[in-house]
Amino acid sequence: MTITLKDIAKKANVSTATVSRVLNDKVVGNMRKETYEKIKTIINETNYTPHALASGLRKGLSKVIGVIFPDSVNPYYAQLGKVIEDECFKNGYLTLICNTNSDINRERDYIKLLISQRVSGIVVCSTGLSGKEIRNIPFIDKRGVLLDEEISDYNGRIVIGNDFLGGYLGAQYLYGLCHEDIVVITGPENLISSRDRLNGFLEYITENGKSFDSQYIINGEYSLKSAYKELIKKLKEGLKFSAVFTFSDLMAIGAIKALNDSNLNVPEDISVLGYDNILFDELMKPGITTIATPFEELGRIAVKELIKNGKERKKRGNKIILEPKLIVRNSCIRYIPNKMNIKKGESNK
Amino acid sequence: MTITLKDIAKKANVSTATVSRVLNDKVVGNMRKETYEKIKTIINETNYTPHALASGLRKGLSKVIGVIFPDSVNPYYAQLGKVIEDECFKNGYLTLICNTNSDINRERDYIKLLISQRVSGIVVCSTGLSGKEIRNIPFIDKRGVLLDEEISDYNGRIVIGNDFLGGYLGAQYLYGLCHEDIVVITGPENLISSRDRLNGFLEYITENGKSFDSQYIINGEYSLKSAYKELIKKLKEGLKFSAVFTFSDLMAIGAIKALNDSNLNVPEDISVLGYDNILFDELMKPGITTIATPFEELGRIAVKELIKNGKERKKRGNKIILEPKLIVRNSCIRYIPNKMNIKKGESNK
DNA sequence: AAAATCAACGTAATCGTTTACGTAATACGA
DNA sequence: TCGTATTACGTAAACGATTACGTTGATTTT
Repeated sequence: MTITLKDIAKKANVSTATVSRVLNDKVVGNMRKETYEKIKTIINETNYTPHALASGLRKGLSKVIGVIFPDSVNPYYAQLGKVIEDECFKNGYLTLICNTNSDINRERDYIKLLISQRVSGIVVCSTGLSGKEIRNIPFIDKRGVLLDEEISDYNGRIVIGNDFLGGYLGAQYLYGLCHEDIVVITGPENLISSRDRLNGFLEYITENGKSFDSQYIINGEYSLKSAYKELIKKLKEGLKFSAVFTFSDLMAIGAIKALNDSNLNVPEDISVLGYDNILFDELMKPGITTIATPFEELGRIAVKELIKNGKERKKRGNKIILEPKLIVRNSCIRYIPNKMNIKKGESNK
Repeated sequence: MTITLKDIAKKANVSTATVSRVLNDKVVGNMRKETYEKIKTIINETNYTPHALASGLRKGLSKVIGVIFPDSVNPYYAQLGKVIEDECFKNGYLTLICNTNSDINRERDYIKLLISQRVSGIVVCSTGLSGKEIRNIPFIDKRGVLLDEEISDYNGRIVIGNDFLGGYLGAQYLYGLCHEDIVVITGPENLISSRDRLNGFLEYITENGKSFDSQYIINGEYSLKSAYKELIKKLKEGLKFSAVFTFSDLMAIGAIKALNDSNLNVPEDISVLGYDNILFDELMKPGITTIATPFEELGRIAVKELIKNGKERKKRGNKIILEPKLIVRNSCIRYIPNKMNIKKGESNK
């Protein structure tokens, strides 16, 4: 049927060991060029495809990396996933995508499946598991990396953006545009990324002696619907503001929708600042100004860490933090005080 | 280190064969309940995780399905991918995502990697390969399925939407709204999906005695940019029309952007009809009316076919075609003849 | 020239399952 | 009661690679 390494060995009149050596480039100065070339050509001629499962069984791991996401349709994760997949491909690795749908049991099941596949690495994004449970995953210190979202009580390898700085940059930008009444829509309270962003925002405020009222802080869930719903509620309550800072771009889209549905235009009436820099930002009307997480580097570094660790010794507890930056599009403008907040029915449609 | 099947067998005082039998549910009436239960509990207590690579090596395939996409960030493929992943998970399968970026060599490399992994199935979306090359993939008849896009000269298993009907429905809808001058932006000429949609569109025209001029047909590439660029060009040429039918939603978004940038409003001045029904359709301003491919069923059926074929006998050459349907949102309105086409600088912003 | 080193392979055990086949014990029919 | 099914397992050979260790002939060292 299918051609095996043994067949190659027979055709080349060598042992299987020798063939295996050329396959794995373990030839360092102790194989004749003739032999090497002969085997190489036979491999190419026969179109031999090594049996990755057999190799993986023997080696104890397979050249596959698993990625655990809440939802791969979410543009942010879709982008992150593609970067990961690309970096994997460039290194000869395959990428398993695992959506948890924020279901903790599904996440557990997936991790078990990945373990059983002896994947050489697991990238975990925004886990629902506790630090303790993560630590209990076999080989997690060597084969795991937390990406984009850290969790408390876990000090293994982590690659994240500097969320504190992101929140700070957002405040700096909006206050710099003379906004004073800024609504902040955060992510879930239990996520460190959201807390850090908020803390960064508040840091700017205290640093610059701005006043701030807690009713301007809305608890969202990083989701479009949550932002829409919560903002509509605040609008109905009659809260006055000139800008909204949402901690995700999807929430920015939701916020814009809520404002539009309330006859308010963005950015003319209200400025909206997002977070993430998803591709759709520039397709929206208006283009969404945002804090860009460096998702490309995040993904690539995560993969490199995993691949490297298969070869190098492990350095424990390294946390890699990358800097975000502001991307200006069209959803934020300078606040003009005498114009004041336009209320219902006053839009200039 | 890690606990193996042999360990379980020892603890249960049975042979490895027996343990294997309970793992694979090959117990049909020839194992005592006692034995079964005993082994089961030991498996649970020890938290034993079977070695999928060893199992896969022996069985000749692993419970993994590979998906070949042009670009998983494209919302349509992202959605399709998630459906596939979900169906896989429900059946205990893992999902490998492979982006070709429309690079044929990358696609070849990926297929080779999937083969070497002995995946139990490959879902191929919009391949760049020829029918001949596809046919040459080992086991492709049993372990492969073409999804969403067929190719000529290949009559293996295919799951697609009825594109002819989709094009027909689009024409029916737009002409039903009294539009007469309709621009059609197609996909790549070499893709059967695009040709079928166009043929469906033209079928309606000839059926109903409508006139049509070939300059209204624009060749796009299913991509946002292509639609934007081509439509801008047509507008500059001074082509008159009241509706645009794009063969993908991304192109619809591009078309709307082009129109907006030319001071034309959608749908007030020009109606735009998309194709695919991506999630962003309802987030856009206006919400995009579209022809919905039944992507959920497409994905699920594709996976089921692959899983089924591992067990049942193969039926060769079955083509499964699913019906699309119109989803009405806000990007199309009835054409009012006396209003005429509004040209540059006349928008009612 | 004998001993030691080294280059260039070969031998065979091993990774952890699955499964064809074998076997002991019991059941059953004539 | 004897032969034959049938039940309920056990034995051991695969699956296809990798790799520690062994071997051979050539080269170098002392």
